[in-house]
Amino acid sequence: MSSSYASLTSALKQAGLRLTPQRLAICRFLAESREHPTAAMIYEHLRPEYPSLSAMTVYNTLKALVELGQVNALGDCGDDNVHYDADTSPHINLACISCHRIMDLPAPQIEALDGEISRASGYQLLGARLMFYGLCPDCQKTRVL
Amino acid sequence: MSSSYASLTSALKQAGLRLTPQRLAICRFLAESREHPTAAMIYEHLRPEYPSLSAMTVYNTLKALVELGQVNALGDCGDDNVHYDADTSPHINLACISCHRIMDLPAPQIEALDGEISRASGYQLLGARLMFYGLCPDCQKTRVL
DNA sequence: TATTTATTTATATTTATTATAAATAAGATT
DNA sequence: AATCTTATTTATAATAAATATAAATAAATA
Repeated sequence: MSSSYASLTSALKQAGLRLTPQRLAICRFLAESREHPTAAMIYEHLRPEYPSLSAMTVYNTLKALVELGQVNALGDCGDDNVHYDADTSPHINLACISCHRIMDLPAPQIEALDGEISRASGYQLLGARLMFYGLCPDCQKTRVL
Repeated sequence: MSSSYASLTSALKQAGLRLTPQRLAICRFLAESREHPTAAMIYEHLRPEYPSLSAMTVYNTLKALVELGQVNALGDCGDDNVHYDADTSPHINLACISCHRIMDLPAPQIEALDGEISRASGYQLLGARLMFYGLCPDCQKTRVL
């Protein structure tokens, strides 16, 4: 379950940032897409609608959303790109090493794990990334390798 | 528990790669250090001993070890650097967001999780990265922020 | 020892991201 | 509404990690 468009935009507003058309479009795409897009994907997707859009604006907006805790940057997806995930609730990311699709899985076990980890380590836990890698059902059929 | 020096070097040898002094030194450092070093850290650490060492050799050796499954590249450690982990057995990485130390934790729960995930998703699972973020015991005391 | 092949090194190149500064747009003030 | 102030966007330049290339070196083989 992704952060909604409303929660992304209201977080920007509460931080004193203006809700410009560019920022709103980036939020809309993040909230609606289930693709864990990269900065480049967001830029290319929005360019037809906003021909003057600059990549810098995409980077800036993503950085703001990450700092506000509304979006996670995933750096370990198996390709070499940073993907953005508007779902900041505890869950598992499953990346296909062949087609590089990323899907989300609920993981109620995480809460229990969290407790065990902080007890065992003394760390005060603030977040997690649970990335699993494998072949998705489609690529298991298609791929010979 | 890290891959031993012996397993790193024998994996290189079995792959038909020569055990040069540079490669052996990189393996030794990976096996002995518990610091999850970056390529730059390895390079700087070995330079006094190997003044002619080139960064390219470090990158090449790490790439070979990663491709042989002897070392994991961790791209999501909270700083913006790729850290290398010679422990490829299933475990949890715990990164301190203040001092950027990374520690390992055993996680016998992972095997069960693995089964649940492949059943729920249809993915054929091949690996995982379990990164948790927080404040280590030292930084909880030290930091005011 | 000469020859072949792998490896290392030095250098150049690439590419994602960040920094900078001018241009633009929005909000506030009068 | 017009002006002033500030934020934002854009275009461009700069940065830095990683990769590619090619010459130099070292190792293995004959």
